[in-house]
Amino acid sequence: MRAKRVDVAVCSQEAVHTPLVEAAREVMTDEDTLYDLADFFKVLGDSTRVRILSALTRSELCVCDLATLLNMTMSAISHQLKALKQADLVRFRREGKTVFYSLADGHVRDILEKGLEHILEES
Amino acid sequence: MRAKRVDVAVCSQEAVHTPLVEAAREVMTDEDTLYDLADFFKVLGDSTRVRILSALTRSELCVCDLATLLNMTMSAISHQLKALKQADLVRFRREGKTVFYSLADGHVRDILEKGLEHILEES
DNA sequence: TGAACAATTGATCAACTATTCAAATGATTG
DNA sequence: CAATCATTTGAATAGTTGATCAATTGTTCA
Repeated sequence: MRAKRVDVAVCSQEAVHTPLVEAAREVMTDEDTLYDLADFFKVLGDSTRVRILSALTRSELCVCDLATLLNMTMSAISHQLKALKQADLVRFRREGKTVFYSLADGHVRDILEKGLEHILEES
Repeated sequence: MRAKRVDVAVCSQEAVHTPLVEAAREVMTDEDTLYDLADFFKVLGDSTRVRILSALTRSELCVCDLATLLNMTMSAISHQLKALKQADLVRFRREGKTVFYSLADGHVRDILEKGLEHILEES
Protein backbone atom coordinates (compact mmCIF):
# COMPACT_ATOMS: atom_id res chain seq x y z
CA MET A 1 0.00 0.00 0.00
CA ARG A 2 1.34 3.45 -0.86
CA ALA A 3 2.20 5.51 2.18
CA LYS A 4 0.13 8.62 2.74
CA ARG A 5 2.08 11.75 1.83
CA VAL A 6 1.97 13.84 4.98
CA ASP A 7 4.62 15.97 6.61
CA VAL A 8 5.72 14.16 9.67
CA ALA A 9 7.39 15.21 12.90
CA VAL A 10 11.02 14.13 12.98
CA CYS A 11 13.85 14.33 15.43
CA SER A 12 15.82 17.50 16.10
CA GLN A 13 17.87 19.18 13.36
CA GLU A 14 21.19 18.05 14.78
CA ALA A 15 20.17 14.43 14.66
CA VAL A 16 19.37 14.41 10.95
CA HIS A 17 22.48 13.79 8.89
CA THR A 18 21.49 16.24 6.20
CA PRO A 19 24.38 15.68 3.78
CA LEU A 20 23.92 11.92 3.95
CA VAL A 21 20.19 12.29 3.46
CA GLU A 22 20.64 14.56 0.47
CA ALA A 23 23.24 12.25 -1.05
CA ALA A 24 20.91 9.29 -0.55
CA ARG A 25 18.07 11.20 -2.15
CA GLU A 26 20.21 11.92 -5.22
CA VAL A 27 21.26 8.33 -5.63
CA MET A 28 17.95 6.62 -4.84
CA THR A 29 16.06 4.84 -7.55
CA ASP A 30 13.06 6.73 -8.83
CA GLU A 31 10.09 6.55 -6.46
CA ASP A 32 7.66 5.05 -8.99
CA THR A 33 10.15 2.42 -10.05
CA LEU A 34 10.56 1.38 -6.42
CA TYR A 35 6.82 0.92 -6.09
CA ASP A 36 6.87 -1.27 -9.18
CA LEU A 37 9.82 -3.18 -7.79
CA ALA A 38 7.98 -3.85 -4.54
CA ASP A 39 4.95 -5.03 -6.50
CA PHE A 40 7.19 -7.36 -8.44
CA PHE A 41 8.71 -8.90 -5.32
CA LYS A 42 5.23 -9.12 -3.81
CA VAL A 43 4.37 -11.59 -6.55
CA LEU A 44 7.35 -13.72 -5.56
CA GLY A 45 6.38 -13.40 -1.91
CA ASP A 46 3.82 -16.15 -1.82
CA SER A 47 4.55 -19.81 -1.26
CA THR A 48 2.05 -21.06 -3.82
CA ARG A 49 3.49 -18.87 -6.54
CA VAL A 50 7.08 -19.73 -5.64
CA ARG A 51 6.21 -23.42 -5.67
CA ILE A 52 4.61 -23.02 -9.07
CA LEU A 53 7.76 -21.36 -10.41
CA SER A 54 9.94 -24.04 -8.91
CA ALA A 55 7.75 -26.72 -10.50
CA LEU A 56 8.19 -25.04 -13.86
CA THR A 57 11.99 -24.89 -13.75
CA ARG A 58 12.35 -28.24 -15.49
CA SER A 59 9.59 -28.17 -18.07
CA GLU A 60 6.27 -26.67 -18.96
CA LEU A 61 3.22 -28.03 -17.14
CA CYS A 62 -0.53 -27.58 -17.46
CA VAL A 63 -2.80 -26.20 -14.74
CA CYS A 64 -3.94 -29.67 -13.90
CA ASP A 65 -0.36 -30.92 -13.53
CA LEU A 66 0.40 -28.08 -11.17
CA ALA A 67 -2.74 -28.72 -9.16
CA THR A 68 -1.74 -32.36 -8.80
CA LEU A 69 1.83 -31.53 -7.94
CA LEU A 70 0.99 -28.92 -5.33
CA ASN A 71 -2.13 -30.71 -4.13
CA MET A 72 -4.36 -27.70 -4.64
CA THR A 73 -7.48 -26.92 -6.64
CA MET A 74 -7.10 -25.84 -10.25
CA SER A 75 -8.95 -22.70 -9.37
CA ALA A 76 -6.40 -21.70 -6.76
CA ILE A 77 -3.57 -22.47 -9.16
CA SER A 78 -5.22 -20.57 -11.96
CA HIS A 79 -5.65 -17.49 -9.79
CA GLN A 80 -1.98 -17.52 -8.91
CA LEU A 81 -0.92 -18.16 -12.48
CA LYS A 82 -2.77 -15.01 -13.40
CA ALA A 83 -0.62 -13.01 -10.99
CA LEU A 84 2.52 -14.66 -12.35
CA LYS A 85 1.43 -13.87 -15.90
CA GLN A 86 0.79 -10.22 -15.06
CA ALA A 87 4.26 -9.97 -13.57
CA ASP A 88 5.73 -11.53 -16.72
CA LEU A 89 7.12 -14.43 -14.76
CA VAL A 90 5.42 -17.14 -16.80
CA ARG A 91 4.41 -17.67 -20.41
CA PHE A 92 1.67 -19.96 -21.65
CA ARG A 93 0.57 -21.72 -24.81
CA ARG A 94 -2.69 -23.41 -25.53
CA GLU A 95 -2.86 -26.95 -26.90
CA GLY A 96 -6.44 -28.01 -27.32
CA LYS A 97 -8.22 -27.91 -24.00
CA THR A 98 -4.95 -27.76 -22.15
CA VAL A 99 -2.89 -24.67 -21.31
CA PHE A 100 0.81 -25.18 -20.75
CA TYR A 101 2.71 -22.78 -18.56
CA SER A 102 6.46 -22.24 -18.49
CA LEU A 103 8.92 -19.79 -17.00
CA ALA A 104 9.05 -16.51 -18.89
CA ASP A 105 12.84 -16.51 -19.24
CA GLY A 106 16.16 -17.33 -17.62
CA HIS A 107 15.84 -14.15 -15.66
CA VAL A 108 13.24 -15.70 -13.43
CA ARG A 109 15.55 -18.59 -12.66
CA ASP A 110 18.29 -16.08 -11.79
CA ILE A 111 16.16 -14.23 -9.31
CA LEU A 112 14.97 -17.39 -7.61
CA GLU A 113 18.57 -18.54 -7.51
CA LYS A 114 19.76 -15.31 -5.90
CA GLY A 115 17.01 -15.52 -3.33
CA LEU A 116 17.89 -19.11 -2.52
CA GLU A 117 21.56 -18.22 -2.16
CA HIS A 118 20.62 -15.54 0.32
CA ILE A 119 18.45 -17.68 2.57
CA LEU A 120 20.73 -20.71 2.44
CA GLU A 121 23.81 -18.62 3.16
CA GLU A 122 22.64 -17.75 6.66
CA SER A 123 24.36 -20.13 8.99
CA MET B 1 0.12 -18.21 4.51
CA ARG B 2 0.76 -21.92 4.25
CA ALA B 3 -1.81 -23.71 2.11
CA LYS B 4 -3.97 -26.26 3.84
CA ARG B 5 -2.93 -29.80 3.01
CA VAL B 6 -6.04 -31.52 1.71
CA ASP B 7 -6.50 -34.00 -1.07
CA VAL B 8 -8.14 -32.23 -3.90
CA ALA B 9 -10.21 -33.32 -6.86
CA VAL B 10 -8.27 -32.91 -10.09
CA CYS B 11 -8.91 -33.44 -13.75
CA SER B 12 -9.13 -36.85 -15.42
CA GLN B 13 -6.16 -39.23 -15.53
CA GLU B 14 -5.47 -38.67 -19.21
CA ALA B 15 -5.09 -34.95 -18.70
CA VAL B 16 -2.35 -35.18 -16.07
CA HIS B 17 1.06 -35.47 -17.67
CA THR B 18 2.31 -37.96 -15.13
CA PRO B 19 5.91 -38.29 -16.32
CA LEU B 20 6.33 -34.52 -16.43
CA VAL B 21 4.76 -34.19 -13.01
CA GLU B 22 7.01 -36.84 -11.54
CA ALA B 23 10.08 -35.30 -13.14
CA ALA B 24 9.12 -31.88 -11.79
CA ARG B 25 8.59 -33.35 -8.35
CA GLU B 26 12.09 -34.84 -8.43
CA VAL B 27 13.73 -31.60 -9.48
CA MET B 28 11.75 -29.19 -7.33
CA THR B 29 13.43 -27.38 -4.49
CA ASP B 30 12.58 -28.75 -1.07
CA GLU B 31 9.13 -27.70 0.11
CA ASP B 32 10.30 -26.05 3.33
CA THR B 33 13.00 -24.10 1.52
CA LEU B 34 10.40 -22.75 -0.88
CA TYR B 35 8.30 -21.53 2.04
CA ASP B 36 11.36 -19.75 3.39
CA LEU B 37 12.09 -18.33 -0.04
CA ALA B 38 8.58 -16.95 -0.31
CA ASP B 39 8.91 -15.43 3.16
CA PHE B 40 12.13 -13.80 2.06
CA PHE B 41 10.61 -12.25 -1.06
CA LYS B 42 7.62 -11.19 1.02
CA VAL B 43 9.95 -8.90 2.93
CA LEU B 44 11.07 -7.32 -0.33
CA GLY B 45 7.46 -7.05 -1.45
CA ASP B 46 6.65 -3.84 0.36
CA SER B 47 7.29 -0.36 -0.98
CA THR B 48 8.41 1.10 2.33
CA ARG B 49 10.98 -1.63 2.84
CA VAL B 50 12.23 -1.43 -0.74
CA ARG B 51 12.56 2.34 -0.42
CA ILE B 52 14.51 1.91 2.80
CA LEU B 53 16.88 -0.50 1.08
CA SER B 54 17.28 1.83 -1.87
CA ALA B 55 18.05 4.69 0.50
CA LEU B 56 20.75 2.61 2.14
CA THR B 57 22.56 1.68 -1.08
CA ARG B 58 24.90 4.68 -0.85
CA SER B 59 25.63 4.91 2.86
CA GLU B 60 24.38 4.03 6.28
CA LEU B 61 21.57 6.17 7.70
CA CYS B 62 19.83 6.48 11.05
CA VAL B 63 16.13 5.92 11.64
CA CYS B 64 15.57 9.64 11.72
CA ASP B 65 17.33 10.12 8.38
CA LEU B 66 15.17 7.46 6.83
CA ALA B 67 12.02 8.98 8.31
CA THR B 68 12.97 12.34 6.83
CA LEU B 69 13.88 10.87 3.48
CA LEU B 70 10.73 8.79 3.10
CA ASN B 71 8.51 11.31 4.86
CA MET B 72 7.18 8.81 7.35
CA THR B 73 7.13 8.47 11.12
CA MET B 74 10.12 6.99 12.87
CA SER B 75 7.82 4.39 14.34
CA ALA B 76 6.72 3.16 10.94
CA ILE B 77 10.32 3.06 9.75
CA SER B 78 11.43 1.24 12.86
CA HIS B 79 8.77 -1.42 12.44
CA GLN B 80 9.89 -2.06 8.87
CA LEU B 81 13.56 -2.06 9.82
CA LYS B 82 12.74 -4.83 12.22
CA ALA B 83 11.40 -6.95 9.38
CA LEU B 84 14.48 -6.16 7.28
CA LYS B 85 16.74 -7.09 10.17
CA GLN B 86 14.97 -10.40 10.69
CA ALA B 87 15.42 -11.21 7.02
CA ASP B 88 19.13 -10.36 7.29
CA LEU B 89 18.78 -7.60 4.74
CA VAL B 90 20.18 -4.83 6.94
CA ARG B 91 22.79 -4.48 9.66
CA PHE B 92 22.91 -1.84 12.34
CA ARG B 93 25.35 -0.29 14.74
CA ARG B 94 24.67 1.97 17.70
CA GLU B 95 26.46 5.28 18.16
CA GLY B 96 25.20 7.00 21.28
CA LYS B 97 21.51 7.64 21.00
CA THR B 98 21.58 7.04 17.27
CA VAL B 99 21.28 3.72 15.45
CA PHE B 100 22.78 3.52 11.99
CA TYR B 101 21.42 1.04 9.50
CA SER B 102 23.16 -0.27 6.40
CA LEU B 103 22.68 -3.01 3.82
CA ALA B 104 23.65 -6.44 5.12
CA ASP B 105 25.88 -7.24 2.14
CA GLY B 106 26.42 -6.96 -1.59
CA HIS B 107 23.94 -9.76 -2.03
CA VAL B 108 21.07 -7.46 -1.24
CA ARG B 109 22.21 -5.01 -3.89
CA ASP B 110 22.37 -7.92 -6.39
CA ILE B 111 18.84 -9.00 -5.72
CA LEU B 112 17.44 -5.49 -6.01
CA GLU B 113 19.44 -5.09 -9.20
CA LYS B 114 18.05 -8.30 -10.69
CA GLY B 115 14.54 -7.25 -9.82
CA LEU B 116 15.04 -3.84 -11.39
CA GLU B 117 16.45 -5.42 -14.54
CA HIS B 118 13.35 -7.56 -14.79
CA ILE B 119 10.79 -4.80 -14.42
CA LEU B 120 12.67 -2.32 -16.60
CA GLU B 121 13.22 -4.90 -19.33
CA GLU B 122 9.53 -5.10 -20.19
CA SER B 123 9.01 -2.85 -23.15
C1' DT C 1 -24.85 -29.15 -32.24
C1' DG C 2 -24.27 -30.62 -27.67
C1' DA C 3 -21.78 -33.26 -24.17
C1' DA C 4 -17.43 -33.35 -21.76
C1' DC C 5 -13.86 -31.19 -19.58
C1' DA C 6 -9.67 -28.04 -18.71
C1' DA C 7 -9.32 -23.59 -17.44
C1' DT C 8 -10.83 -19.05 -15.96
C1' DT C 9 -13.43 -15.73 -13.38
C1' DG C 10 -15.92 -13.18 -9.68
C1' DA C 11 -17.66 -12.89 -5.08
C1' DT C 12 -16.97 -13.93 -0.37
C1' DC C 13 -14.63 -14.60 3.89
C1' DA C 14 -10.95 -15.50 7.07
C1' DA C 15 -6.26 -14.43 7.83
C1' DC C 16 -2.62 -11.28 7.50
C1' DT C 17 -0.14 -6.76 7.42
C1' DA C 18 1.32 -1.80 7.64
C1' DT C 19 0.53 2.40 9.84
C1' DT C 20 -0.80 4.94 13.82
C1' DC C 21 -0.83 6.17 18.54
C1' DA C 22 0.76 5.85 23.15
C1' DA C 23 3.93 4.16 26.18
C1' DA C 24 8.45 2.19 27.26
C1' DT C 25 13.68 1.71 26.51
C1' DG C 26 18.29 3.07 26.39
C1' DA C 27 21.88 6.37 26.04
C1' DT C 28 23.79 10.88 26.83
C1' DT C 29 24.62 15.00 29.50
C1' DG C 30 23.90 18.79 32.73
C1' DC D 1 19.91 11.57 39.34
C1' DA D 2 16.73 13.86 36.22
C1' DA D 3 15.89 15.54 31.74
C1' DT D 4 16.21 14.92 26.93
C1' DC D 5 15.92 12.61 22.87
C1' DA D 6 16.44 8.68 19.32
C1' DT D 7 14.61 4.47 18.97
C1' DT D 8 11.72 0.57 19.93
C1' DT D 9 7.58 -1.82 21.16
C1' DG D 10 2.63 -3.33 21.63
C1' DA D 11 -2.15 -2.82 20.69
C1' DA D 12 -5.68 -1.33 17.68
C1' DT D 13 -7.43 -0.74 13.13
C1' DA D 14 -8.09 -0.20 8.23
C1' DG D 15 -6.76 -2.20 4.16
C1' DT D 16 -5.09 -6.18 1.48
C1' DT D 17 -4.86 -10.90 0.01
C1' DG D 18 -5.39 -15.98 -1.02
C1' DA D 19 -8.37 -20.07 -1.01
C1' DT D 20 -12.98 -21.60 -1.84
C1' DC D 21 -17.23 -22.13 -4.23
C1' DA D 22 -20.22 -21.58 -7.99
C1' DA D 23 -20.78 -20.16 -12.43
C1' DT D 24 -18.77 -19.37 -17.01
C1' DT D 25 -15.70 -19.71 -21.00
C1' DG D 26 -13.40 -22.09 -24.66
C1' DT D 27 -12.02 -26.18 -27.00
C1' DT D 28 -12.58 -30.87 -28.66
C1' DC D 29 -15.03 -34.58 -30.56
C1' DA D 30 -18.83 -37.75 -31.27
